[in-house]
Amino acid sequence: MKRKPSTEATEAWIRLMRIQSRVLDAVEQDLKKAGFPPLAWYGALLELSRAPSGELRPVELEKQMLLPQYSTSRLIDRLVEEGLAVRRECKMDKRGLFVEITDAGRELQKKMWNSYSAAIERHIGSKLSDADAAKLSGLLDRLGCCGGKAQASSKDVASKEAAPAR
Amino acid sequence: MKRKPSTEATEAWIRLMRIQSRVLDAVEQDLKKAGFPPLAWYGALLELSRAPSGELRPVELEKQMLLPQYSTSRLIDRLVEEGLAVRRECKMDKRGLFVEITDAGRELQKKMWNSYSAAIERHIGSKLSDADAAKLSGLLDRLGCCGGKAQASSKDVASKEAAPAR
DNA sequence: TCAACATTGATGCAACTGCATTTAGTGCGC
DNA sequence: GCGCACTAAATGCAGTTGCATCAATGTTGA
Repeated sequence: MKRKPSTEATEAWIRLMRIQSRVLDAVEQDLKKAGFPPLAWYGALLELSRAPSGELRPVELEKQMLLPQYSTSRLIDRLVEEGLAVRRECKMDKRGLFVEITDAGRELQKKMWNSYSAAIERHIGSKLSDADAAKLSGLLDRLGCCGGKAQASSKDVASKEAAPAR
Repeated sequence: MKRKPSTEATEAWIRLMRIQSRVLDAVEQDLKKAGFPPLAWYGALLELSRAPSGELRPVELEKQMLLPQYSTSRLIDRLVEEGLAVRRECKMDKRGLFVEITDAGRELQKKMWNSYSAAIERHIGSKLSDADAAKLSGLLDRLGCCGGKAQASSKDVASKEAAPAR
């Protein structure tokens, strides 16, 4: 056991960590400068707006966004505080509830997409041809699945950002 | 302005965010399970251990690690608390100080590298050929530099991990 | 039917982050 | 030498995270 990684693998690891931070930071800063809330809010609003009647169980949202349970719970708190979503009772399962996006929430989601998509274009699209972007996606995908021996830890993954775009 | 990103660019963005989170989380969990502190500590210990006499000014460390100033200051606090480094007076510039790694610090850095490198191998090396890892590095590098129009924000970049390996 | 167990969502707490400010010291121009 | 702008590092504060745990409800199986 404890096989050592090649220098290529190590370099890829370093790049992955550094560049992702840089790019994420750049995009978040762009959003922030435009007066918008953090990306996680966008992700949640997007998922809600896509859901059949604009509502989801927190537990669904949590799965979509790959966030830990408590994190989802508090994200919902904030959305509700800002009037972007409401909590509704769930009659089928009284342990649970529904979170429903409001009109204000839908509107914010759309407005954020303008800045957000521009930021993606600025920080990714303008630097990579479509072919290269696709190649990058392909390489990254191969890191995502099929654990080496054990399963990758599954909670908490993706503390910010998770189901972001479109 | 506000050109829209291609679907390829958007996909690449999503993958970059999701996969990086997953992989980082997996590696951090591996370290944690082995009883080690967070990766940022490793980065700092590594930089210190590499420095000429095992000591650096916080401001240097900050540049190496791409962390914000206050973050470095508090990271040093923690290292000192744990006896992994000591703060030493700086005679040339009495505003500043030196941070010097201790023997315990050097030892921890080496021990962490065992787990850390194994984690890199498990989560990256074993999933990508060296050639593909190199290709991935190359693509990522192109995202890192030469801002679209303005400069990417430079502070805070890389909140965890920055100059991690080797 | 009821005890044992699982699931949903919230929350108290301690640690950590980002931001703004403070404290201390440097170096320049005059 | 003095004032002033600048740099190095620390810190108070509010907001956020992760962890562990809780209360409420649901499910299952003898």
